[in-house]
Order: sequence, then structure tokens, then C-alpha cells
Amino acid sequence: MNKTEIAAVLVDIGTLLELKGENPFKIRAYQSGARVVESLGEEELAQRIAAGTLEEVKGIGEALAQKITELAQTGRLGFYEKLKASIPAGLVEILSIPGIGPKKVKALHDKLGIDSIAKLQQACAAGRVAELEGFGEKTQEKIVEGIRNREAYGKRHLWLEAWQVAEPILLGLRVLKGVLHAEACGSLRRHMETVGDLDFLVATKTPEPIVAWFVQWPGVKEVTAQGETKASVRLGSGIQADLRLVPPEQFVFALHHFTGSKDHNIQMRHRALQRGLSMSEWGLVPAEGEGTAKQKAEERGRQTDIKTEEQLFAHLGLAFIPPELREGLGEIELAEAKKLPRLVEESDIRGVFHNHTTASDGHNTLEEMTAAAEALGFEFLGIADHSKSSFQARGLDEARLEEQVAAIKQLNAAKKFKTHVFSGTECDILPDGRLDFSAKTLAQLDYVVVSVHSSFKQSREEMTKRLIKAIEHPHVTMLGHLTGRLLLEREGYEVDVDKIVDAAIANGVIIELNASPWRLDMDWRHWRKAAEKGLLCAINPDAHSTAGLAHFRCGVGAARKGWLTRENILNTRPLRAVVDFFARK
DNA sequence: GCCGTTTTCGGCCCGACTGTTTTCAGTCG
Repeated sequence: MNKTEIAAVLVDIGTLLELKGENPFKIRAYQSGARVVESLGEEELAQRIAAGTLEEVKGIGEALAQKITELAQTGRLGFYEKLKASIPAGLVEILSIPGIGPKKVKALHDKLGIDSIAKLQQACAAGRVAELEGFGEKTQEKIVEGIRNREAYGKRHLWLEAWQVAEPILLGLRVLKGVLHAEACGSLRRHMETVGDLDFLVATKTPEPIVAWFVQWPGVKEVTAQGETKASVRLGSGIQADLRLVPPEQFVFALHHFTGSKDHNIQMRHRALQRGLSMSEWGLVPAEGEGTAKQKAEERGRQTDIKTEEQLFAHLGLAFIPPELREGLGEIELAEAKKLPRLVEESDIRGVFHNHTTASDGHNTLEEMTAAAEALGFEFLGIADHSKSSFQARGLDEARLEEQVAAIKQLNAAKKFKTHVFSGTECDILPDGRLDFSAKTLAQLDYVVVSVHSSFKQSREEMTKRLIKAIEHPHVTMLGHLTGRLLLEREGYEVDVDKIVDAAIANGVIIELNASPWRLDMDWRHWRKAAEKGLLCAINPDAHSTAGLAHFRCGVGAARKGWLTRENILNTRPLRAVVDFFARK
């Protein structure tokens, strides 16, 4: 079993233990164990299993080490199978209904014998759920509603789609009377590739009219909670949005708290406790003595000298940690050592490679794309249309490619645009690892992107071999969308990422960070280690229209999440340096 | 189940809101 599969089993065990009413801290241990496994490299995991040093990893003890080893070596786990057999599968599904937690699932099962959504629906219709102790009419209604909307509510959303919904609300909040600060927090601020719900935070002394404005926003379909300091709504697309309101002096603490992630916050609180401080969304206060953190924060709130996140981190002996890095993956240790990288910024990007025109499946012409690139201030633009095997995308054959090379040469010579255009191709990697064009054809181009667009179902071994063969081709500049995934739609094909990264470095080949909001591939979780090993990145919007060029910004977000600096990314180099880089290949 | 300058047991982040209660449990983030 690979690490992703092992992590999934550990998460599943956590859920099943929840349904059993197990100790919540044991449950958390499985959940955090899963995250730890996920954060280890495939190689490191294998080495540690072989050497028996898993227990040295923080968050993995004797029991988890034994279980992870069993899973890795045999692909099975007796403990898990027994646990699974003891709990009806339908209970897990019931748990996904909003407002229903493990305790309620257990009560429904124990008292009414409910072990599926269908049975739950029947029991609600017969009014039997409302009669249960601890339940009532409203709970029953909520369950019926939750079952009806299960699909839309459970869905995550692409980062860009979430941002497009959030931005007008955020701008609306910022101009409201009485709003001193407003920010969108959560996974949106952390730039996760997908977002579950929106978290808005407002600093104000007059919350009531702001809550009233929020619940009446035109996109609101349903108000699910409304109080003095928070409100929750369901928007048209099914996305949930929470608004929290805090007094100005608490804003910075709430901002940090609601930006998360959960793991990051747990580690930060732990660090605060080591220094005799209790940290919460309310403030940073002495941990000892009577009273809650909230009460103590309120007593001292007005005297606090912490006004910004920089000051908050500094108070705990840390350098500022950008939101994208707050995933609990070692950022706190590096912030303490003042060794956090200086992350790449949008303004560092001087151009992009891998874009399409009407020659293949793009919606805009070469000139239109170049004009759009110029408008973005790009020094250069790479055109990489599909090759002939991608006939569904009107891939270019040798003759049409030659025509395009000539057209680009002419466009550059005409000096109509400030942006220099590079001639490239997105050349198909055929199922056996050969390329769709001959070396002679590829030699006339400035650069070559190679990607997989067929035979997705090959085994991990076959696909890895296929990609490495392509990487070893002397004319290849960069590898396109490593796994071919489409977020929330399609899993990527299976590849051994470590081996591909090593092969790319050995052959001086770049791996693309495909910046399309549907792809963000290679995944940010792999970049930190890959870049440390020496891999060079190219951020490519894979634009199929002029508007698509702007998606490079999503790629910058993902690159920042992957700890990448300007030096790790080809797009940040001046035109002359990029020309030289291509010439050396 | 994990962890330890509080160290082998006893903690483990903590508060808001809802719906059910009649003082609080469950859920959520």
C-alpha cells in the first residue's frame, strides 16, 4: 500500500472509532497520524518501515507504527477489518449529514435500528426521530433537509470559484459603516486548491447591522445560524459562508485562528502553552489562574500591544508565517529558526509557457493571446499547442507546426507587441513513452512541453516508465501536468512522483506547475521536497483563452503553498535568461 | 493513541450556536 492509501485507512479508523463512541483523543491520534503519513515522502516511509524507525516520527507511537507497517507490507490490517465488520457501512454515510455527529448516529442506531440513509428518511417521515430523547421536531426537519441537499452541501469548491463568490461579499463588507477590518480566512486565505466553505471575519463595535446586511446578501439561499457574534448562510451554489464579528482589539487573534489550519493552530497553542500563555481566537493570555481565556482576554484586551499577525508571531518568538504555509508541516520550526523561505509573488512572474491558440483547441488567436500577455505586463509568452495525436484537441501535425513557427517568427520581427513569443509545443507522450514528433521537428522549436493525454489507465509502474522515457528525450524542456488530475472531477493517473522528480533533475528537465484552477498539478504537497532536491518549476496557466492567462495567479498561490521561491521558478527570470536557458537545452 | 524542561500517568484547544432542555449536550469549526 502507498502512503495515500495508508492515510485513508487511518482516517477511516478514526471515523469508525467515533461511531463507537471511543475516546476523542484516540480518534485525533489516528487523524493526525494519517496527516503525518501523508506528509512523509514515499521513500522516507519505506525506509522507516524497513529500519523500524517509524516511532521516531512525531505523532506516531508504538500502536500506529505497528499498524502502518502491517498495511504497507501486507496491504491489510486485521484490526481495521474487524472494526469495519462491527459497524454498519450506512452509519458512516449518515455521519455526513450536517448537524448529525457520532452521538446522534449512535442514538439513531441503538434506539431505532437505523443503519442507512433510506431508513433514516423513513423514520423521519413517520415522525419517530422527533420522539427520541435529545432530538425534536427541528432536528428531524434539519435531517430531512440535510438528506435532500446532501450532494450540494458536501461538495468542495475550486479555489477560484470560491474566490469569485467571496470577493464581492468581502468588498461589500469593507465599505459597510462600522466595519474597521474585513478579511476572508480559512482555506481560501491559505490558498488550498479546493475550499469547503467561506469564513469572513469583521472587526467592529456595532455587529448587529453588519449581520443583518450579511444574511440579506442577494446570493443567500438559507440562513442556518444567526447570533450576535456570528452568522452562517448557505449560498446559491450550495457553498456555506460564515461571518464572525469581533471587537477591533481581538481582530488579529481571530484572524490567525480562523485562517488555521487546524494543525497549525494546535501547534501554535502548544507553543504558547510552553511559554505559559493560552492562545485562542480571543487573545494571548497567561495560562495559569482562574477564568477562561476569553475572560482574561477581555480584561487585558485593551492593553494588548499585538495589532498585526507579524507581532503575534513575534510574541511567540517566530518570524511571520504566510497564510499559505500554515498547514502544520514544519513551518513553525523554521519560523523559529528564522529560516522560512521568501515565497514567490505574483509580481515576480515575467511570463508563462504552455498556452494554446485557435491552432489547436484554444479560443483566441496568436495575436489575441500575445496582446493579452502584453496587457498583463509579460516579457514573454510561450505558445504550446497540442501535437497531432491529440486529434480531439485539433493537434498540429508537422506542417501546421511549421506554419505556426513561421507566424511566431514574423510576429516577433514585426515588433507589434512588447511581449516576446516563444515557439513551443505540448507534445503528446505516446503510451510507450515515445514522443509524438521526431527529434528533427522538435529541434526547430524554442522549447518542448511533453504531456500525457491518452492511456490514463496504465499501471503505476508503466506510467512511471513512460514518463521517465519522455523526460530522458534530449529535446524535452518541461513535463506538463504530472498526473492529469481534474480537481473534484477526475483522479490523476498513478505515478511514482519521487522517481519522476529524480529523473527530471537528472536530465535538467523542468516540471510544470499547471496553474489551471482545475489542475494545480504537480500538487503543492510535492514541491517543497522536490525543489530542495534541485527541481526547477515552471508556472503555466495552460490558457485556452486570453482570460485563462490570468490563471497564473492560481499557480503562484499553489507555488507559495509548496514553499517555492523566485529562484525555484523559470518564469521569474528575465527574457534574456530564459532565452539562454532554452538555448542550452 | 500520543507525549514528556509538567516525563510513564494524566493530560490532550476551546468557544459559539442550536435545540433540547430546565441547566446542558451535541455539533461545528
